[in-house]
Amino acid sequence: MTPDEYVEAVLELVDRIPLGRVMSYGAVADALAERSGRTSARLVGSIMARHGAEVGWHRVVNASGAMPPRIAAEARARWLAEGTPLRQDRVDMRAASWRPGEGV
DNA sequence: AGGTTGACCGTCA
DNA sequence: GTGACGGCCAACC
Repeated sequence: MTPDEYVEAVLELVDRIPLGRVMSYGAVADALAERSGRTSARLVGSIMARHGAEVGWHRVVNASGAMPPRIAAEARARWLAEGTPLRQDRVDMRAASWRPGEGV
């Protein structure tokens, strides 16, 4: 799987995350591990930084349910807009975590 | 070619 | 709850 194909796979998966649900960067990496042969949450983060605007980037959060300060305010607004379960200013991962295969 | 830098993560203290 | 460390892999000097 070439780097470009990996980017496509990531965007495709992120695009399938239901409204009000989220996946962590690591969960996205894990979900594609078998098909891609790599497991790098950091790589998924880089891809989202570059191509996130093309998909629902606010539905991919870090393992703590938060987002980096630069985009935290915008992300929070979007979470509120679609009813994502929150806890303080972070996503409630226990309630909002989605895994591919659920709800298909 | 080699070093640094990320929208990261699990472990350990 | 916090902070340090090592692993991760592509992009960019």
